[in-house]
Amino acid sequence: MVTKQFTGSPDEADLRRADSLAREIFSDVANKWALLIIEALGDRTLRFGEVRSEIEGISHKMLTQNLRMLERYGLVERMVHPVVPPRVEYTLTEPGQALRVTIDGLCDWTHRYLGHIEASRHRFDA
Amino acid sequence: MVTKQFTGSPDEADLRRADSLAREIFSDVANKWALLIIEALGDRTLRFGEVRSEIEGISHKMLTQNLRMLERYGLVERMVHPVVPPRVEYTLTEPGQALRVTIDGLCDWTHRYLGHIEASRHRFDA
DNA sequence: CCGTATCCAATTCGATACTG
DNA sequence: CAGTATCGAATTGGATACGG
Repeated sequence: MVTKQFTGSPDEADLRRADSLAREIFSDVANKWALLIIEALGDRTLRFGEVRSEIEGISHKMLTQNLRMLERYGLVERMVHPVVPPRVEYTLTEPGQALRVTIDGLCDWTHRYLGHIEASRHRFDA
Repeated sequence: MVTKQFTGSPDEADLRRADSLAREIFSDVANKWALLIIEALGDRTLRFGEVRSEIEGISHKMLTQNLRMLERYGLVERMVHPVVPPRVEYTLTEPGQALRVTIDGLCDWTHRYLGHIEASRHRFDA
């Protein structure tokens, strides 16, 4: 009871926790490499090197880092085949697929407004 | 004809240009501050300071920088009222609104899978 | 082939100060 | 109030090397 007057009701505290968590997740996921990886995977199962060659310009380090993050978040599943040379495959999980749908929307948007944006940038720079 | 064997057909060249442009736009837009600003604006018209207080943790510099970029891309409109003290208002344009719809999807996704993700992270860290 | 670690250059970002 | 510029601190990210 004493603490309530300082921390607010439990409900409010829960909401604040959920909000800051949502914000944290949003911030991690809303970065170009993570989104491009999700998009590259699509509904396929790809090896590390295959993902890499699907995404122009991504470095080994960025790919590992983001794949690890996505695995940690449960958005991609990592399967290690105990062979030599190593074969490691990545697939989207169900949450990952759900995210992919929204990224598809973002990609569609990009292509749809390509012209608008290019023109606007040109105007702005004048 | 001579150049074709080095550059490919004009159609292919156009596609490559469009692709790299799409990628450039995607990379600029897919950053947390830009997306949070779009989301904060929604269908409202907000002053600089209002946007700032809607987005916890954004610095003056980041806000200006991203607002400028979004204006350049034609996603937000900037209205300057010639009064003192200055009053500058920002609104989403039609392309900005279209983008907002897809970001709404991303936000919904975040809240929907909050629990999954939190659990998965906890498991992973063990 | 895949993953981790290290080093270091480049960029990012916040804080601050100053202008209209 | 809104915007720009500047300056370090901190983070990022690429290159490289080595290990399983």
